[in-house]
Amino acid sequence: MDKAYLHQQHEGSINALWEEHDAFNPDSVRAYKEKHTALLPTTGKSFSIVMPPPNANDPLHIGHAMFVALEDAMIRFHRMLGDDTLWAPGTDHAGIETQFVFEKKLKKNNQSRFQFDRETLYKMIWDYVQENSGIAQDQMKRMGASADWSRFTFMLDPTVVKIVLQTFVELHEKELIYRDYRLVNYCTKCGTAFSELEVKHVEQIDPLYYIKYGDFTIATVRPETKFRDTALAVNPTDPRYTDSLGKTFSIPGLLGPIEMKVIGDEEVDPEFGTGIMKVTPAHDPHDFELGKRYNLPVTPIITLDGRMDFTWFFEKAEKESVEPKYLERAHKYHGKKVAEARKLMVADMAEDGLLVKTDEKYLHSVGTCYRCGTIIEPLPLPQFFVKVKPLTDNALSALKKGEVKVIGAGHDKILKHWLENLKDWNISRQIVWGIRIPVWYSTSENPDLELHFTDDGKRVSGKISQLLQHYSLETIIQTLQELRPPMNAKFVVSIDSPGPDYIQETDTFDTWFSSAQWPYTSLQAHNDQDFARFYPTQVMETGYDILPFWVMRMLMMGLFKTNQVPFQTVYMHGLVRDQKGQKMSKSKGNVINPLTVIDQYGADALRMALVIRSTPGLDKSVGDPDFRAMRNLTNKIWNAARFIKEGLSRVESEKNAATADEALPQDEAFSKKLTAVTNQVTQQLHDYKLGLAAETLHNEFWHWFCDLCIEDAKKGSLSPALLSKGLVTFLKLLHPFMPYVTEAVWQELRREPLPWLSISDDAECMIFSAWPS
RNA sequence: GACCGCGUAGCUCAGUUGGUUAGAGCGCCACAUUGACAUUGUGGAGGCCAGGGGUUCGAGUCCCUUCGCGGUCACCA
Repeated sequence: MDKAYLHQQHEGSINALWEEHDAFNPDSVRAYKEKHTALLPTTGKSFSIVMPPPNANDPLHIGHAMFVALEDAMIRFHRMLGDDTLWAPGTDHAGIETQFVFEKKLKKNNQSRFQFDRETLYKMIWDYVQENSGIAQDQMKRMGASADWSRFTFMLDPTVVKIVLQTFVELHEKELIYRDYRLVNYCTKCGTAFSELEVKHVEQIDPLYYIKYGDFTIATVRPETKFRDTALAVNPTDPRYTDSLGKTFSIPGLLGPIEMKVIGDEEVDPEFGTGIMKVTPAHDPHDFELGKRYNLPVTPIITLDGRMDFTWFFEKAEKESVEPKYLERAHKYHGKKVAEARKLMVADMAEDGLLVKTDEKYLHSVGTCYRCGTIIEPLPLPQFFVKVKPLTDNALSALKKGEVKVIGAGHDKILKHWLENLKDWNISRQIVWGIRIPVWYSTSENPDLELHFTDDGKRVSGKISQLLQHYSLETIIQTLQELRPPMNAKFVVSIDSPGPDYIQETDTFDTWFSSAQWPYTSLQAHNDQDFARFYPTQVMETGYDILPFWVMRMLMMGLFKTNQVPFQTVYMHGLVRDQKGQKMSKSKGNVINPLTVIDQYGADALRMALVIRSTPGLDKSVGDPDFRAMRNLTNKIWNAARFIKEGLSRVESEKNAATADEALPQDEAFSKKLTAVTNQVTQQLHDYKLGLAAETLHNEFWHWFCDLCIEDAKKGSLSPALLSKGLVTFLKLLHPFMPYVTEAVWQELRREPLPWLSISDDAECMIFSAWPS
């Protein structure tokens, strides 16, 4: 054996060894056990984890290393216990993330997504993802992830997609899907709507404008929407406005007077601003609700690309006479971005004497896109929603009954809080990279269907009834970009086209709609047995940051579709932080690349550093000193084995005394303690206390086994047979955490078995050897 | 405003249903070492476990409270 453990020389060949034995595949392990029944235990239980699928096109970061280290430790432990063990790997298509990255790439080549029809664009992204898809898998393999790669699943595999579509159909049949014209959280940069969860609220200071509305003064941060105000609202108890309540006023504005009624609503805060507010249902969620309550029209003035739209005014100007000044202004604002238009309008209002005052230091919070940081525009769009109440009720009752247990500081309470307060889920996304919603519109029944398609690389837009006069439906479908079906459009929910007259919805599902189904889709993607054999899974292990996005929704969808919880235990790990406890970020330059660490210190050192003393639900700091310390542990393990294999025999022959049969003074205490450590670590692993188990092992191995027991054996007060047995026990206990060095030592020991220790009664590879009892 | 965490050695953190003398890594000091390992060993310094109160034979651990730090959600014309 080498004087030191050199990870570079072992990790590759050990991966090859495991691959040769197909050791990660439960079917192969089962077959091996059938051949060696005398050697290996079988519990008859199954243990499965479905891997949180990384984005197919992303290189792995330290967070992935964390989940690999934890999940692989659980998997290896249960495999050695004799459970029928599966770790099912896969990758996610990551809808918006991927399309966003791809569009950036297009932009570099001076191209835009609008030059392509959706099918072409989809195919381009597909090919791009394929190029990168092997990377994540290779990197996880280098971390020692013992996932069954033969069961690798991609979110857009046909079997997965089919189940996801069927789920939508079933939800619709049970009346849990509805299409509604609502204000959605729209990012004008990403070009799609988002769910509530993807909106990040940030505090910022904006000017609050006090504007003259006839005899009233209102306060607003969004003067640009004032042209489409439909009413004024006050608190009905506010004495200042009781006389005006219910009356209609003609309010002079930048484009002439608007008729507005004063309505009373309890929700208006008399303390805020002037106690009177303008109601703009098309561009404010609160106003939208008010509008619904008082039957006010929804009249948008901002387009999907975040620009002012005065078409309505120009149409009006054609019908009735409008002062040239107003028309000029409308033309000035038209097509301008919101922020720019706001400036122009404020200037004009000041000129007209409509601006009373400006509070420049108004602090409020605005919704921004979690993805790109752009301010979210609340825009009215018809979208598909999932009615969540029945689903969250089921999830809550499963939690209450203890069918799912959440491990991780306080996160069980956070999950409960989410489930109790969840709003209906907008699952429509205006992107092509995803699963297309299985909804069909008849072109004859919906003549007003608006759509965009490409004709020779140019974007053509219009209503279907008009477009069909110049193009065939087939051409339109083939080169379709997007559909904008009006709210009253009739539609059919169906996986396949209901007839030749139909055109499919172009919106795709929210990525999380398919991820939410991952446990039962990925287990049905490869054969007919896995689902019965491995579902529900035992553990869902993932970062706490995606608890509401993913874990909660898996629970909801799993219960809906399978009437069972998708997993019994949720283990939530924390963020990986740097040595100083700071968040890692590219701008700080403190990002740790797991592969660099593997190159330098080995996969075992990386894994152990991440797991040791980690606590579920809390963040973990790691840095170079930690990796070095754990690399030293790999070397310690190697050298303990080297001494027992090569040095102890020399000590023995020099002494020429104690035989293997003779009991020595320390033997009894040694055996007792070894059993105690084994039991302790086993229990800690059963209790999902992985950080503690790793720490126990580190301390007992180094400071008891090496520092005391090996020295005892040198002195001749502990028998070599027992010491060797202790080594094997520790190797096995350590294997889930440090698979490479333990397997490497195991192979060394098997090469020329020690005279006083028979390991021929054990497996060829440590990975499926029996857990010590 | 609501909820959830955290506060333990110089630093980063463990501490299991409450139970001897509170631990680890890194760092620091002294010494050792040709034979498992310098990626080492031995010894050591360093803690009113954030403050206060309570329950208990016994509290870092449970309860109340104050302070400090972090996170999440909600509202905002």
